[in-house]
Amino acid sequence: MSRYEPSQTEPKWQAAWDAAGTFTARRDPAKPKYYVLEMFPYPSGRIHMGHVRNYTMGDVVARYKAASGFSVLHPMGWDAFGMPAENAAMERGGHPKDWTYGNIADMRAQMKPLGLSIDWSREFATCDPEYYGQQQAMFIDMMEAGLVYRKNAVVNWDPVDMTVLANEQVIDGRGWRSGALVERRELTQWFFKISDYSEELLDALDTLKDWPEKVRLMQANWIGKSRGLQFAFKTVNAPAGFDTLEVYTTRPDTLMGASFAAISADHPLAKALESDPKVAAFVAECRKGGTSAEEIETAEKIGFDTGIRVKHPLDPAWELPVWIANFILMDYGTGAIFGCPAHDQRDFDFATKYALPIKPVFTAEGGAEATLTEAFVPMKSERVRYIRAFAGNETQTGEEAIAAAIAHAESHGYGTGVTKFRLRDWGISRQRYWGCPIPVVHCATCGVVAESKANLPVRLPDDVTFDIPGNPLDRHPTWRDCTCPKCGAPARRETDTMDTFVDSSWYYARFTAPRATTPTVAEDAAYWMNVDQYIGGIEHAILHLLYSRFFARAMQKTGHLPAKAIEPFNALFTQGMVTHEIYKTTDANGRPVYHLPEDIIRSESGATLRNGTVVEVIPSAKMSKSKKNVVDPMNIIASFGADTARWFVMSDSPPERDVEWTASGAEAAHKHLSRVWRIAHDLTTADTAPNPAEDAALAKATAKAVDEVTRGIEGFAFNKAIAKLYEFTNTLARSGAGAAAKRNAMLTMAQLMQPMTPHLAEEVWSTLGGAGLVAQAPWPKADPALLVDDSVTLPIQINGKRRAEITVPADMPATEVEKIALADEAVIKFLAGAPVKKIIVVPGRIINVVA
RNA sequence: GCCCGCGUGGUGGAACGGUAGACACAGGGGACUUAAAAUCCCUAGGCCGAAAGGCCAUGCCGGUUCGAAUCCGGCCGCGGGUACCA
Repeated sequence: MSRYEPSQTEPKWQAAWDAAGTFTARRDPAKPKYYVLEMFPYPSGRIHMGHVRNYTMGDVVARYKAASGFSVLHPMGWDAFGMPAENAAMERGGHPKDWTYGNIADMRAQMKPLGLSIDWSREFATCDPEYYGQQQAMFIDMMEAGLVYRKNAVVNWDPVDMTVLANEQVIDGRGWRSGALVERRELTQWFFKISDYSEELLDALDTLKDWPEKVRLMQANWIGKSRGLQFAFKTVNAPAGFDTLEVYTTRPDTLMGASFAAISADHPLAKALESDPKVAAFVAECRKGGTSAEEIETAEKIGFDTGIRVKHPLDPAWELPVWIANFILMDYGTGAIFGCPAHDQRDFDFATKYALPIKPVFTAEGGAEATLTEAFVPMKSERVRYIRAFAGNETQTGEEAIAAAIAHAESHGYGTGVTKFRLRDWGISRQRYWGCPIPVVHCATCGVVAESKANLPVRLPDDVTFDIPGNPLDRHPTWRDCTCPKCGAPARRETDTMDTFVDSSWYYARFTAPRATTPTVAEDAAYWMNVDQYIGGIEHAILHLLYSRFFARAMQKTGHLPAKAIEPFNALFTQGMVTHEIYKTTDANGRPVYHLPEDIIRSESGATLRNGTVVEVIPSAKMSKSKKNVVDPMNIIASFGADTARWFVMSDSPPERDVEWTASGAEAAHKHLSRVWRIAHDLTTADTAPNPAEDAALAKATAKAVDEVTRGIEGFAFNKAIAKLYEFTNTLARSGAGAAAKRNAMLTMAQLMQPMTPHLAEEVWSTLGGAGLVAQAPWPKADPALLVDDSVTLPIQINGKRRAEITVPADMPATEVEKIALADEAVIKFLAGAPVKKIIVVPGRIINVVA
């Protein structure tokens, strides 16, 4: 063979790795462990370039760590429950189970050719009863630990599909599938008490040093801690049972600027007033429309004066009207507020619309009271002058005033300081079939009872149909029938299944003992946890990662994880997308038409279709089927090999940024790998005699390549590691060193390329007589002596502008360097006799002469 | 609105406060070849210049510094997150 032919070599090396059990993770007490994990995929059936990039990154880390002497765990599984399987069943028949396992088989077959160093013996899917059964066991443990409860919650209900919709599934107030107007319904739902951990989940973010700052910030905002005052207004003219109205405020210092109280349309008081048809109509108006961001944003503030009044806590003679307002949320604070229009823009808008008083409480530090045209909302840390103060100094910061106001309320007994969190409990009930059944039974005498663990897993029934809407579990003739684990009487099963985020909240722990008959095994979890490096998309910055952090805590509380795993992911890396141009034309009706990359002819002047139609090229968009800009990894592997795909997605762009897929870039990657192969191949027969000077120079270049590639990988700068490998290839190709020295350099090259292009590395390694598999060879070390240069070239600046350079021995003292610099011809010329005021010598870096 | 992040050649991107543009793509020129492909070599930020060389350049304006793409302040633009959160 005299050409680089990945289609032949790649399967060969994959078989060799399998035969040698190279990637089987083993608990080895003699070695440090390293657990690298990429977010597992949803089995859609096709891998895409994003998967290739994600898994290649993890693979580079895994292979590098294995070579560096770690016992590596690098597993793969499938996030296999969820709606698409049911949708497929509804659209084209078949069973979600068959669809899912078929897709898994397809995707596994597409992933294996990538040559990832995955321990496939640990593979599982979350829809395996062996997995979700253990999840049910943990659910029961969590019930016992007080982390699970039921309550009524308002949900988006699709009356046609007869299902609950997530907020994202409601589009313009309609169900995304059925197009039916979504209703808001109250259902009894299961919840995890994640709010028990609000404070801890927030505080512990500070310990996650190797997480992106951005993700920690997003989580902190999501948890949303606030400190404020909760107090009760005494009411006037309110219905029975509503003698007081509890409100919460983060700005108690503005109490003297109150001009109204407002309650949510879902507030119990509003419901109590609904017998009045005008109230009922207004409340119905408020409930209309979805909960989506755009709708809320564009909704106008509307209110309804209930006629009820409340007494100001600091002045019983002062009464405020109580309004029902559409911008008050029931599930934050108490669902009721007092409005201070002068210092809150929403209140200001509301007060302006309904002609309510606007009284400033404070002004800018040197300012005077004036009529406001908008709310005055300075930073809480800013000092302001209080003109309607009741606590603290006249001039103080907002923070000081808030603390003083809380202290005042507490000492006078009309309110208490309260810390609230935005984070709400995690509602996990889904009225769907393809999810983990909640292992609970409803008994007429015992009530809601956890299923006996001996009866786990509660399996999904196979004989279900999707020809009619609703939850197949609800209408199954026998599945719901069971006996109460407590009293033995006939009972009915819970038919809700769990949110699929539950499945992905502990899979990382399951990988440490994937076949165990308990959720985890103490010794395995103790050895393998935590995940040392977690890699995935930024889109999971909040929910998945927060739920996983909660689950690690819940699993610790229920004895399934050791204390050290309380934060399950030591380091997190969020990689960018793979993007591609979009090719667009417009049809006769002005609608956009998109074209596949393979149908496009690129030329200097632009792009056209085969028939010559000019195509608009939209650069760098996320790959999506509808835009037809998807590049199928399988086509790339078929034409260039897996190593080319791997090499390309790792080169050029920093891993955290998006990478633009270009055909020319892919070809260039392939050309380079061919070149490396050819150089290695030519070296097998080369017999150039040693050349001491050139051999030494090559050894130095090799050491530098080792150093820089190692640092590139360690620092997640794979693009820089690859740039160095390009450079090293150029150096090697042009080197005048002897054949033996070049072969040595090429063996090191194989080792350095192994994490990125493992098949080619093996081919080069074996061609040049490397021992065993390069995948099992220890990572090369750079001789520190070779990293130091004997002489250095120093640029000379005159007044900060580069004017000359000199080459001096690296260890020359600064005073000597100064002398040589000042004696330099160009320096003398540029100084033109001007006296030297100062000279700065940065050893090994630069000389700056100030004249 | 608020909170992050980012603005560097035709393009993707390099650059502990120290030679801006590594490496790659696209481009230009050449060698080899009957020809093409492949390969190899050279060139390549802009402007002026025959050249030597000079001047200008990291979104814009200012500041700190011997020295700023990098640090600070202000502006402009782009991207992401997020919200009637009281």
